[in-house]
Amino acid sequence: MQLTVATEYAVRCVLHLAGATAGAVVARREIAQARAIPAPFLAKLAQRLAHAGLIRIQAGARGGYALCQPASQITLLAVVEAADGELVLQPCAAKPQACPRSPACPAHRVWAKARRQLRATLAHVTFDQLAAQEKPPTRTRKSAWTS
Amino acid sequence: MQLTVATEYAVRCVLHLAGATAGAVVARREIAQARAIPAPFLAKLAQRLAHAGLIRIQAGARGGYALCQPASQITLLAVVEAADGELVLQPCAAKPQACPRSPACPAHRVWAKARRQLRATLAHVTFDQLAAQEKPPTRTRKSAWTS
DNA sequence: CCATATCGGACTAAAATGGTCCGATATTAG
DNA sequence: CTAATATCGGACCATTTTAGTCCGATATGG
Ligand code: FES
Ligand code: FES
Repeated sequence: MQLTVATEYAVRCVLHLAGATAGAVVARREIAQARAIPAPFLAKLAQRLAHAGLIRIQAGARGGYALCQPASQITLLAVVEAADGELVLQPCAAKPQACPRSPACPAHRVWAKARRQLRATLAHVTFDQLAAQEKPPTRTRKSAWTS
Repeated sequence: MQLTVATEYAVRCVLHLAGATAGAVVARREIAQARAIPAPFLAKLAQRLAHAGLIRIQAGARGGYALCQPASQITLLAVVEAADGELVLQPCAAKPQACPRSPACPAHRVWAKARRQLRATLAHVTFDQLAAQEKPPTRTRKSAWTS
């Protein structure tokens, strides 16, 4: 339940789908190649995303992945938590029984606040925004992107 | 370099010292017992804190640990990073060479922002504040602390 | 000098992470 | 229908990290 490379892979995957024609099915291999993700690992990851209702998986010939919702509806937080589980940055905050001190510990509320803040930040970013930041290279050709 | 139980142990340890008479040396065993930290593990942890200049370690008979600075000068961030290394929540953000995509990846700036925010939140909390939140039980006896 | 108590580093166990493999199943082309 | 394609879904494995222990060396107080 931490931000790992799996998280980043998931983000890249959804980002790729967000950049494709809406609702189009993209082959796993294509995504893996374009985004530098180990293909078998992407398969596992995709299942988590599908289970969370973010993407649709089409099996069989000409199969692949597609978004279930418009990119503007998918938040970064949703993808992160689909990939790595609920985002919690302190074991103490995760399972209350592991920490009978919580009520007494003044640090507890700080962890909670930090977590809320972090999740809010990620929740405010949607994939249409991210995709838009990625598009320019195709539209504005040869602008000042070289450093 | 993540928030783990070691982080929490470190916080509790410094918190205990902050609650003691300023500059007093407290035995490791006492801290371990009072704060429910495995004593040998605290020893290892204390070395990290000492290395970071947060606490002073007194060896020999009647030895133990003491703060190097007034509690008001010690931030939660300092303790966290002393215990677990620099706080970074994305491997991608940690080592640039591991992620040649960083400049192109729109997620990158979000990770960076989230990290700044998180560190700022922790940096604004000092141990005199935390200690103050913990004191009441001794002063206000038998108030509404029972649920 | 001796008892006490930490140093500091080697060591181990368990969990999480990153990744692979493969039989089963679904879909499409022909 | 059948063959080819491509994912499912879960078992499996290697590496790294985490949590924790142990112990000889060293420092200090009495
Ligand atoms: S003891 Fe659980 S948050 Fe401090
Ligand atoms: S690829 Fe490194 S932050 Fe996205």
